[in-house]
Amino acid sequence: MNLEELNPQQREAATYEGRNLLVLAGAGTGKTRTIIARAKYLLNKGVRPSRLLILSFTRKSAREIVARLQSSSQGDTRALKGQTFHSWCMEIIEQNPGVFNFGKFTVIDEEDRESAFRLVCGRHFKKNNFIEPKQLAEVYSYVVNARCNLSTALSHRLFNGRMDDETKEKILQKLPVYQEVIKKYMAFKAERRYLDYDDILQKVALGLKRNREAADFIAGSFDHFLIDEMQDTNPLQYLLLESFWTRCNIFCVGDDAQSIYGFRGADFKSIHYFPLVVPDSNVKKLTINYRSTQEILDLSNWVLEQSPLNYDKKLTANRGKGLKPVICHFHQEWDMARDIVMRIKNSQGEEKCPFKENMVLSRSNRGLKSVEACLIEAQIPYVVYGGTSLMASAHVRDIVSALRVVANPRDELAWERYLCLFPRIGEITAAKLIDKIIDKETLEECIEILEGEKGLDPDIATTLQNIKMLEIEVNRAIEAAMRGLQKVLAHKYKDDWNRRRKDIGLLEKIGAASESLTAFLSDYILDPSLGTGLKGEADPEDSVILTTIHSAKGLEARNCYLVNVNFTQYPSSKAIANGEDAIEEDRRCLYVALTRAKDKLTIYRSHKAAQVIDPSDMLGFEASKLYFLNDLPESLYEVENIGGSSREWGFYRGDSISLSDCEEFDFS
DNA sequence: TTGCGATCCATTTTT
DNA sequence: TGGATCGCAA
Repeated sequence: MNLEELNPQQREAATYEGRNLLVLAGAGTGKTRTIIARAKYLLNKGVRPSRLLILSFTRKSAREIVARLQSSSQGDTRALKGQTFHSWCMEIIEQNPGVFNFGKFTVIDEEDRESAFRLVCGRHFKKNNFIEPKQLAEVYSYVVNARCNLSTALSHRLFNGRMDDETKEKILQKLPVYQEVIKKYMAFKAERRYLDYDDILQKVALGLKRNREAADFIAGSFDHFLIDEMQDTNPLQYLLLESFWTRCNIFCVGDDAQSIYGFRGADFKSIHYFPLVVPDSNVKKLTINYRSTQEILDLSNWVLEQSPLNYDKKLTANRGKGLKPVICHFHQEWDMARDIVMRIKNSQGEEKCPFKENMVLSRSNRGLKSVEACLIEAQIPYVVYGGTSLMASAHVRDIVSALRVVANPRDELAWERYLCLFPRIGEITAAKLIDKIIDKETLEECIEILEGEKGLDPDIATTLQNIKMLEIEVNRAIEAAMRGLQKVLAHKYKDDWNRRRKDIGLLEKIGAASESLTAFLSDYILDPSLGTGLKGEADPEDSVILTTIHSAKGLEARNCYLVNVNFTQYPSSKAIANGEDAIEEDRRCLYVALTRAKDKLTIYRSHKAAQVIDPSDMLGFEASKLYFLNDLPESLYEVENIGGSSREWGFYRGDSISLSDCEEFDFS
């Protein structure tokens, strides 16, 4: 891509000569293109590849930018880096032991964090205090990411952001318990040398703020930052960047209308403050859409216009006219899934459209399940982005827990999971055993103690020993863990085991590529998406794409299928309960989904949702009133009814739905 | 006191 | 599909 191929707006951004720049780029206006052009422009100007850092929020997009950049530029670009905030900070910690001397530490993921909270809460905690460990973890994470105090976080996560006197009173009551548990959790992390996801960013951000020389030194190895999806940056990440925008140049690209990470502390408004917060900075806009036809943009624009907020976005299609979006009404999810598969098959025939130009988008992972099943049935290759990854599934975590114990015998959370796999060992017995071994220096000492315990399954010790012997060959170590745990896992997962065990083979393949057990473990913790998309009959070259909307940012496809656009989900009843901010985030979610389509957009909407309305259920009632597609002008779309459904859509707005009206629907 | 199986329940989104 | 919960068994 050369500068001549850019439009004037893009070119102006890519060749910006000032220090810091924010590019406000609407959906499909060539965001990635501009980042790549910027990178090439800088490289041509003589900036060394190693002094350029590309930051994104997901590994996928970071990798993609780098791949596109490398394939389109001549010269040695191997030193180019594309990283996530997390992997980058991890590297900073590892490469600067003088600044961050944590010694040997273990990174824990979200699930481990919850287990840790459960552990420090103690067994009867929940009964006495009515707090879920999950909630604790979320509130804590919000404090760190949004850089706010505990009361604010509680107000946000528990009371829909309210701060009236009554709410204040309630928060005040809860405060001591939260404070106590969070303190314990932090002590636990320090004692066991754990870092959670948020710590990785926080330690670096604070460390650099406090230590000028360290900041000078680390910032000294970069000249230019290129940051994608800036609208998703939260206060913690801003703090981190603060140490760099005075020392390096930062070039950020984002779109406030696509900010959908509020739950992680990102505030879509923060991007508006960019010129105020970032010194020596400027803002430029990209407004011409190259992705979609005007019909698709008309509908997307309309959705955004209905918002009480002014996003000031009206995208115009450079490509001109095309087909109107289709809204499909269905009764059963199954009909929807079959319809999607049918359309995909048709697209192959008539339009010579490859599979990969078909993308199915869903709010939640679960919404993709039925489509996945139908694709398997039809033997169509597909990949899943987002979703429960291989590495997050229970049986894989079981195997990994054994590896973790071997890699670090002080990993209490891993010990607990591992020990509880065996019969007659539960939470309490495990805790007693852990008490005896957790202070030991080496695995051998631990094993010795376990062997000395009477009545204990000898497999507990021998399995660990076998893994230890094969430690240097990760795939064989996994194989050993598999052999040792086969019996207990087969019991634990019963008839499901034959399906699950296949995943372990996949795990071995990933392991075979790793240098060491520790490298394998930290890789997989920082990249939980590792292994996603490998399941199923995927063809790496050409597969249908199934993705959550959150994972779909930056993606596009000729044909997009948007599933379950029901009023219980857009906005979701949960968002309604959480007030306007949450509702707006859901609207942006829908907007992101709509704007992925290049040629054809098919929106699926269920009659089934109507049955949910119970006159006594105010949320259900609100949901029907707030539904984003209410009053959508008929000129903007076509309607189709599928699965033998001829019933008119729209009766959900009459509130008088009797039970008999619902009986013909699928209640499953 | 601890573990386990049956049963019911709700279920966003990511590093 | 997993989880929480409860009653029963070891």
